[in-house]
Amino acid sequence: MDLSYLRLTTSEYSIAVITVLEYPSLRPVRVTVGYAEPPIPYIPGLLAFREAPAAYTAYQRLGEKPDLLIVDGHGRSHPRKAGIATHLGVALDTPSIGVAKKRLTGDPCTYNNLPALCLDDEPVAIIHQVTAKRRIYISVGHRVSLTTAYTLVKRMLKPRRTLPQPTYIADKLTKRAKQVDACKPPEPDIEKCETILLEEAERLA
DNA sequence: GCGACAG
DNA sequence: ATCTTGTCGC
Repeated sequence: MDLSYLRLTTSEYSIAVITVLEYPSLRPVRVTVGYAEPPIPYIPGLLAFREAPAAYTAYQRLGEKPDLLIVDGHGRSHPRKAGIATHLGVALDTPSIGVAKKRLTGDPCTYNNLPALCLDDEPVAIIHQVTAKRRIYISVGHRVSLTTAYTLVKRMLKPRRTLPQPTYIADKLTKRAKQVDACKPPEPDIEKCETILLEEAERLA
């Protein structure tokens, strides 16, 4: 799941895209979109309150519920140990993992000899170097251990990419949605939009 | 008062 | 996240 924003003369909309992939083939099998008007501005630590609405809406459009939700943001590596990955996992009652591109909080430490982030001496995220320049922060969302989260995310990382395939595709699609008429708020043709985006996902796979 | 600060 | 000109490198 990933989000993007769109400014219209009157208001601002958040567009959430959930891309369901088959594992371990990583083939896209389904795409859903969800819209909302952000309730609050972006405030570090309160991301879930701004982005969860659209994500929740997109999730409700899923026919078969996925086995795992990968969220763009932190889970346990949060000031209150409950970032957006945790919020969504609990609210949707589904296993979830947080994959963030930047650190929010936590001190450098190690976990099983791996670079990590700790809070109260507890490992809350594993830092994974994806390129010489970039790194990602993998954390527990809900019902998945840190070790399992780390293993799964690594298995969804393709050679040249900085993000796990599900997040990579969702990120591309949420931006593409703003270019597709059928996807544009305030009155999108959701069915048509999702069909177009799924085809786009297959091209990116 | 100063630095840190997911998307 | 979004905006936004130019630039380095394959």
